[in-house]
Amino acid sequence: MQKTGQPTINDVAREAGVSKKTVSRVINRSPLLGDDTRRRVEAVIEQLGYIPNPQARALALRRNFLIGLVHDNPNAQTVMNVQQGMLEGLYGTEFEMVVRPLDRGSPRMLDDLRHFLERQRLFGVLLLPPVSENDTVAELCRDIGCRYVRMGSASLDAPEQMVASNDREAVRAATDYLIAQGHRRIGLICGPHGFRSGVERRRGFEEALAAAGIALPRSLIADGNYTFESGLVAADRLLDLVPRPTAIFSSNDEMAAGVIHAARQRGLEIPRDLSIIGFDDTPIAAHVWPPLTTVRWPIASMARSAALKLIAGYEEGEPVEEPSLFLSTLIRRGSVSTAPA
Amino acid sequence: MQKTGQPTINDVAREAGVSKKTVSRVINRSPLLGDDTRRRVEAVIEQLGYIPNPQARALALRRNFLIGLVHDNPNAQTVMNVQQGMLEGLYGTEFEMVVRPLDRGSPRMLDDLRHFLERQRLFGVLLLPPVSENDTVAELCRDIGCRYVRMGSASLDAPEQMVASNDREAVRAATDYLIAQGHRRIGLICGPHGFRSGVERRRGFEEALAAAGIALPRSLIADGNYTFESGLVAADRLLDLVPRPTAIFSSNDEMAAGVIHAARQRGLEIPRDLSIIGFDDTPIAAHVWPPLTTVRWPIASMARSAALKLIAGYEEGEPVEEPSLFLSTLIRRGSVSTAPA
DNA sequence: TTGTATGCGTTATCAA
DNA sequence: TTGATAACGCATACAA
Repeated sequence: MQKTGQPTINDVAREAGVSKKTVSRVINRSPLLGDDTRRRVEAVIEQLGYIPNPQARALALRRNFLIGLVHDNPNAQTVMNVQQGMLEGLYGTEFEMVVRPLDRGSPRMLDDLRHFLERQRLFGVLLLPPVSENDTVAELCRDIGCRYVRMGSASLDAPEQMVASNDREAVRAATDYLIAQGHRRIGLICGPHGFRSGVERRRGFEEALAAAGIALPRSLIADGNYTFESGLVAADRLLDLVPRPTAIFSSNDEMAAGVIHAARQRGLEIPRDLSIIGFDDTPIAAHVWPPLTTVRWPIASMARSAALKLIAGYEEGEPVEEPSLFLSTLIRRGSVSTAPA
Repeated sequence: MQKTGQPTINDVAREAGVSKKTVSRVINRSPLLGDDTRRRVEAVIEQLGYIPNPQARALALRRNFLIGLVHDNPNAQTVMNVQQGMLEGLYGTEFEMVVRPLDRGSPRMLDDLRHFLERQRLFGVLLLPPVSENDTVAELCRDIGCRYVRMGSASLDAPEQMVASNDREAVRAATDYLIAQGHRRIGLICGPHGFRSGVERRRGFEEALAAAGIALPRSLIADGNYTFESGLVAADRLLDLVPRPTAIFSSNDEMAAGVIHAARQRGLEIPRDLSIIGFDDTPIAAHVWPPLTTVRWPIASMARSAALKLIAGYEEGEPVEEPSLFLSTLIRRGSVSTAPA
């Protein structure tokens, strides 16, 4: 035993009467190892309560047992859900999660990331949108030799390093639902420029209208940037139109909350005078009034799966095949009604 | 240069014509070092782009350059704000943040934490409420030799390892404000049992009423657990009272959102029929309708300060004295009016 | 003020 | 199948 109180591989080796290397083989489940030797060493490990030192392993392997969460996502709830999912996937393993926000727009963003990955020698990183949509970043990871999985609203990479949601189809289905309720003048509030999710959701919306043969004048499309305030502003513009849209699809819940706000300010009752559908299904969706009909985006599951992909092959048990495509589903609550006659 | 491409301390030593140890002294800013030697080594470091390997340092120092965020806090927004604040404090240093949620209530919670701290040999941890209120946990950190700072609603430890907010005074002030608006029948929705914040906020409320000579029947106090749903339930009970309270103080915003919900469901208009004050000033407060008057809890600043305390003495520059007490302030928005005559 | 030898706890190499 | 020995990159004790 050392003075630190933690038993080391040497203690185990001495106690078991074998060499360090043999203990190391047991730890790393080397196939070429006598069964009785293995059992003997395992018994000593158990008895001593020995745990391999991650720092020493990191030094020897030139690789840390840390999984990074790299993001420049502005939405707190999204990031939290992702963290929860990741930690779920990492639970019970030797991996820990380190969080690294990035400053999108900073010219040094890429250098910062390279620095981070190289210095910490991360085992792998989960890339969150929108930075996950940046091919240069993925390339950087490959260069450095850092595993990565990208999360996004469309398939941008090989299945091993991608978890994607079907935003386009989901929004198309949501819009179909509005159309089925009799709505014909439907406004759209877009996501920010440079977000693939924004593009996909918009396309889904447009496809649904086109398929139903409904014209979509440019005036019914409003810009947004996923914030409450931008939803408020966009809704104000849309609700000023004559005739007014009878329904609005907002590319996320936060903006949808802004729409509700704007509608109420001008005395409109939801859903009687205006139907609204959001996207994400964050807690805010259930807590506004009326509760928001929205598309549930399964980011926690996606993040969990991404974490499992990142550590695939380094943990015991069968390497379960993790899916790469996750389906978003419509959650019907109280913010949609049939169109006024 | 090694095959990894990263220059090591040996490369620097060779290039500068000094020993490794001298380079090491430069890195660690040892005082006993010739000025010209230092400059020469620094020049080589700069030229080679040398960065000390954190894994090797961790092994040699038996201490990692990781700051842990240990929490069992159920509120996503709170955790996010804390993370943001921590990262702000850590920005530009060699420290990284690793996040570690704890399962409160699990009997193995303490063992899990000990395992985590010992294995990873964290440099320090920030303890979030409610786990930060657990003295056994703080003791564990001391035993292991892991720095810690506790965050909480009251001073529970020495200033070096504490960042506290003045919840009691803040709630007292908020309640005073309601009283000044003419309210006399004021309901209270408490925080969950076992949360010091709940206790402090309740005391602040009670003190304000007592100071104003207003009776506080037990029926006006409702239990809650900081969730929207619990706020809904509590509000339903309070609003059933005859006569009805004209104002409600909710121990956090999330529950206050539930109160608004409940009030609207029974046709009450806010603030005309019911005034509400929350606590936290999370985004939800500004986004409900009407915008919620609430107490701003400066957790991001607290977390930033905590991070700086944790790494105090290990970074260049003067060790700035960080405060230990943070003031919460009342944010007046639209959910309070004068009491009905 | 600077250098040498050694330790930190693990894995990799290569021989037995 | 196992073991001796050398990395891994940096820090500390002790000399010089």
